[in-house]
Amino acid sequence: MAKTQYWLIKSEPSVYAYAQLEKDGETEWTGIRNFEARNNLRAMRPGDLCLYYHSNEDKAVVAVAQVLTEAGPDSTAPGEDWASVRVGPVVALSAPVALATVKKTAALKDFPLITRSRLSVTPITAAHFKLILKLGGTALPKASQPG
DNA sequence: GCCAACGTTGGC
DNA sequence: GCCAACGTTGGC
Repeated sequence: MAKTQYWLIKSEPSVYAYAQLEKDGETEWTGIRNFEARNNLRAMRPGDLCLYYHSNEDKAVVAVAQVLTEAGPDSTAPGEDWASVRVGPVVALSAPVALATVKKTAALKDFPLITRSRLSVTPITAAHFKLILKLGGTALPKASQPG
């Protein structure tokens, strides 16, 4: 089994909020129209964990989601060379970690929310992932723990 | 609603 | 292959 990778994925809550993902059980993560983000999608593997960030209205990391499938074609762009994966919910953070908090935290100064603010799918380090969970007062459910 | 950042496109 | 123009994203 490959080592778990960690990602940051962003969505506007008015478009697709984490609560919707919990309701749906899983969703196809579509609409990525940026080459770098697409390549990141294609590097995802089932079991990888994602921090789920709400842009615009919330401006906070609100939850953890999980990659369910390898990247496939984006069904919302038939015939074009884009990618999508299926993702499912893991756990909502008991305390969402606001962008302002991330900015104030020295250990997160290289977090892609700050350094690559406009990229919607970015890899993150295990250390950053764990720190966000800690700041969010949340532990992974046992079934979702890497390893 | 404004504006800065930045990826993409297209003219040369 | 460079670079200006343009469009989009997202914070404020």
